[in-house]
This record gives sequence, C-alpha cells and structure tokens, in this order.
Amino acid sequence: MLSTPRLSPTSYLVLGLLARDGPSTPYALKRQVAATLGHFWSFPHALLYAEPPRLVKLGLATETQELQGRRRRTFTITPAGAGAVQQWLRRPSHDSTELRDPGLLQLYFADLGSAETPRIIIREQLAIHRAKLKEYEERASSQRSVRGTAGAVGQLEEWHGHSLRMGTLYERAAVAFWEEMASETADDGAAPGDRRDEPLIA
Amino acid sequence: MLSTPRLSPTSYLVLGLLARDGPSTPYALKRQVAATLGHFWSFPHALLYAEPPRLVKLGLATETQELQGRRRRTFTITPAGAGAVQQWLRRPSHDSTELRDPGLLQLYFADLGSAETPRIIIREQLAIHRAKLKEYEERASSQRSVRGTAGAVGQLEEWHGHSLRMGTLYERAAVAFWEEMASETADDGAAPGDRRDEPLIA
DNA sequence: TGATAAACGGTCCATTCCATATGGTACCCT
DNA sequence: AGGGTACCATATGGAATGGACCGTTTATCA
Repeated sequence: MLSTPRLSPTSYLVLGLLARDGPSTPYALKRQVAATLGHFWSFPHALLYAEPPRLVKLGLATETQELQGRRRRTFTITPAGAGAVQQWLRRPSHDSTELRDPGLLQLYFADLGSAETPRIIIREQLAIHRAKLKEYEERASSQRSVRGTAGAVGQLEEWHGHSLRMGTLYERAAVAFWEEMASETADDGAAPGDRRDEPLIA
Repeated sequence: MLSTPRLSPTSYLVLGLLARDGPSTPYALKRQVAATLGHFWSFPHALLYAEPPRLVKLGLATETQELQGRRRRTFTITPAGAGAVQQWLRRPSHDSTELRDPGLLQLYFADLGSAETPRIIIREQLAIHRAKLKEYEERASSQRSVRGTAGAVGQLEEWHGHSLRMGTLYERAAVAFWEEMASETADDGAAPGDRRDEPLIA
C-alpha cells in the first residue's frame, strides 16, 4: 500500500482522469489529454494504453473488456487508486520542472550567429507564443458565450474551461518571458514607446 | 549535406558547445550542461556520451582518443558541423515547447482534493520557484562583483553570466505564472468584476 | 611512504518512452 | 452488398533515461 514502486506523472495523470471522469477507455484518456495538457506536455497515446494495465497490476484500477466488437477495455479506479491520488495531492512535488524549449536552446547559442541572430530568434518566439495565446483566449471567449446561453452546462464544459485556463496562463508566462528578453536585447535603437502590439503576421 | 537525417535538440546542443568551447570530451560537455541548461532541461549524461559519435558518423565532428590512461575521447567540430549550427540558428524553431511540471499536473487535478488543495499547491510551487530564483540572482550578483574587480575577464565568465540569465529569466516567468494563479484563486474575497474564474472546488 | 578513501571520467545495461506503422472494427453512403 | 472513412487499438524498433558499475587519478592521513 505504501510501497507502491513509485508512480510516475503518467500514472497520476491516468488516475486523476479516472477519478474525475469515471471509468474510461484508453482512447477516451487519449482524447482528454490531447485536448488539455497535451498542448504543452505531450503524452504519446501508446503510453495511455500501456499505463492502465500497470495500474491494474498495482491494484489501483480494475479492467473490464467488451466481449464482442472492438473489445474495448474500460478501466475503473479502485479505492486504493483514489487514495493514491489524494495522497499525491497532499505531497508537494519537489521534482523540478522540465522546460524543453527549442527556442530557448537557440537563444542560448545565439552568440554563435551574427549580430542580429538574438533579435531574430526572440522576435520569432514572441510571435509564436503570442499567436498561441491568442488562439487560447479566443477559444476561451467563445466557450464563455456558449455557456452564457445554456445555463447550467455539464462538468465537461467546466473542466474544459479549466484546462484552457492552464494553457492560457502558461502561454502568458512565455510571452512575458520573451518580452523580457526582447527588452533586454533592445540595445541600439530600442523601442520608443511600447512595441508589445506588433502585428503577429509572419 | 542538406539531407542530414534530422538532428535532434541534443545534436545541436553538442554541436553548439563544441563550436563555442572548442574540442571537448563528453565529460566536459556533461559538466557544462549540468551548470547551465541542465537546471531546467535534463540531458542525462549517457546521452552526451552517445551523441558525439553519432555526429562523427554524420561528418559533423571528428574524434581523437588518448592511447593511455583514461583513454579520453575528444571531439572537434568540423566545418560542416559549424555550418549546420549556423543554418539551425537561422531556422526558427516551430516545434512547440514541452513544459513538464509536476506542480502543474497537481494543479490540474486540484479539484479532486479538498477545498484548500489548490491554495496549498500554489503556495508550495511559489515557494519552490522563488527559492530557486533567489539562488540564481545571488549567484549572478556574486558573479558581477568578481568581474568588477578583474577588468576584462574571459569569455567563460561571459557565457556563464549568459546561462545564469537564462535560468533567472525562466524562474522569473515561473514565479509570475504561479503568482497569477495565486491571485486568481484568492477567492473568498473573489474578483468583483469578473467571475470567469470560478473557484476550482468541485 | 604507503594505504585508503574520495572524486573523476566513462561505459553499460534494463527499463521506459516515443513515433510510426499497421491491423481490425463500425458506420455511412450509394 | 461494396467500399470508403473515421474510429480504436496494438506492435515494433529505436531512442532516451537513470543508475549501477568499473577503471583512473588525486587527496588524506597514519
């Protein structure tokens, strides 16, 4: 019970989804993830097929399988699994964040290029993240308007908004990051007022 | 020449370090990385031993080996390798960022816990990132004072400062992120004008 | 001085991850 | 019924991961 052989982030992802959405097939998990966390933390679908059986072996979930047709396997969280989630939520994650950003890597080596290289890289990354941020925010606002008309929408909508907010917040941080880089690098003819609203068009 | 079978971020990391620091052993690469990018992008050392030979096979580096003692292998970038780096620096990285943050994952499932769970998680993450930020900034300032006394210090110091700035900027973004989360979740006195951010509690 | 420990430098291995290919199932349309 | 296209799932080969392990050099101290 206490000596679970160390659960991975993937384990908790699956357990969490099973806890929140109820019994699910791996395919359902895959779609959930793709629509939410998948935007910035890629969980390959093969993983989401491989993880639930592991959880079953640990007694944290159970499995039922269709006997005809697609023989879909549906996984259900057990009390032990739910307990593991609760325990995890109470235990602060000291494992440090992995930020694998190709743009950051380029910036790190920007001094190997020409004098304009840093500015070019920064401008590019800024454009990319602003575009993504805009996309999130637009989707969020359309979401809101839908909700406005429909009164009490199901939990689905609710967590959808939840996940969108995560993406939004992350992209907002990224934009802030690159803007800071831009201002630090705006040596020569630096920005006069505020160039924050440069058109995003490539 | 153009049809290199797709170089990975790891490839460019190694090429970039070879370009900047000159001929290096895998161990030297490992130490460089650990002191800089490794803070937020873990490259396991085994990778840094495996990658250079691959680059040799592609003609982007050459290898020499000590014949006695530890039989260290030293790798040197070739003109083709240097060209690949330059080309890469000019090509914007559209591959999206991977942000693998256990804290973020917990936050995503915070509604499965008790009412205080979100606040606890946010407070924890904020503390963690603030501590790291402080550490970076302190090291940066001690760095500066050393440089102040020594006049023209070598390039080593320069890129060291460079890398520190990266860590610093990243942590600053993280702190901003979690502060934003904190302010959004400071419900009890909920946001007056804007209810978009309904409390996460189930 | 010699013995021992500690740090250095590197390799190897079991496991997991990951992307892609591929195979089966259900539904839709005519 | 036939065939096209989503949908759903697994298989597979290569890479990444992280730790154990091993030889070399330097430090410590009796």
